[in-house]
Amino acid sequence: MKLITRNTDYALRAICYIAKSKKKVVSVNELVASLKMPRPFLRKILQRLNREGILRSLKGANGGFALHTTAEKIFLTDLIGIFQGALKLNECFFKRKICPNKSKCNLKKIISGIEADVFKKLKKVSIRSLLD
Amino acid sequence: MKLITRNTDYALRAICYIAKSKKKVVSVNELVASLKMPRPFLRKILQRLNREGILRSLKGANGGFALHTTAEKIFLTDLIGIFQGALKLNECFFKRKICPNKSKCNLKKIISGIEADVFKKLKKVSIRSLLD
DNA sequence: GACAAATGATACTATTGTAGTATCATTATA
DNA sequence: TATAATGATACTACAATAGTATCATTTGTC
Repeated sequence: MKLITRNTDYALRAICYIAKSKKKVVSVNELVASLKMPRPFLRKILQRLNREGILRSLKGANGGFALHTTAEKIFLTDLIGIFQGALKLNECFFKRKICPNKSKCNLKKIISGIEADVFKKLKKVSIRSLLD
Repeated sequence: MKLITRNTDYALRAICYIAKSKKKVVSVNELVASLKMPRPFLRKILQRLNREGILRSLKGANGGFALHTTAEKIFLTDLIGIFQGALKLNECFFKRKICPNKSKCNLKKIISGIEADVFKKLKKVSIRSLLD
């Protein structure tokens, strides 16, 4: 079970690279060369990050991607939210059927507690904090 | 993302049912009737639990499944281990390639920390503790 | 001993989510 | 106007989860 999928991981690395780069705008070419990720896959990820307001893109020659905000303001939870959906560890498999426990299901309580905890920790992780 | 898959969830409920039952040995028929799970799927799960030493089975007429040990000694982490493999939240996608960070990868540290935490909490959850 | 009621073993299919590719349209710069 | 970039979108590939189907084996009861 992975807490972070490849989508999110690649996004993370790309954003870190851009944040560290002296040039504000970085092209996919440069990212692919440096980070060794599959080009079309990375492109898809970056386009998504642009749509979601994490990056901004510049088209045309000398174009590329830049941070839309600062590294302090981008959090791991943002990326997870975009690529993996809201963090939910506690989906009940008996949704539609009669789950006699429902509100007082011990298991649900336990897992919800864990979820809240995990979320709290991930929420603290900004891109900035990953840059060294 | 699910912390617990359906396998594990069904196993949990079946074991709880057996633990609560006055009869020590419970047949699949009874479990299916009470828990509304797909019969062949549940059968597969129970057979696995037998092989893994969580349950013991009795073949033939009046046969069925019983706890192999007590409810105090079966933990959620056991079931997760069986059906989902060892809990690992921190797989690095750059294993085979040159991950320049390796040992000092911030992200890895953070996720390993979370993993240890989650594991600690899950380890405390016994079947007994879920019975009310 | 025959039959019925149970599990054991095993191989197969279905569904879903993740990972990745391919292609054509659009934009900006030189 | 050519070229170097991204935008949009539709498609394929792979792996994990979820589930089915079937035949073999064991055991209790008449």
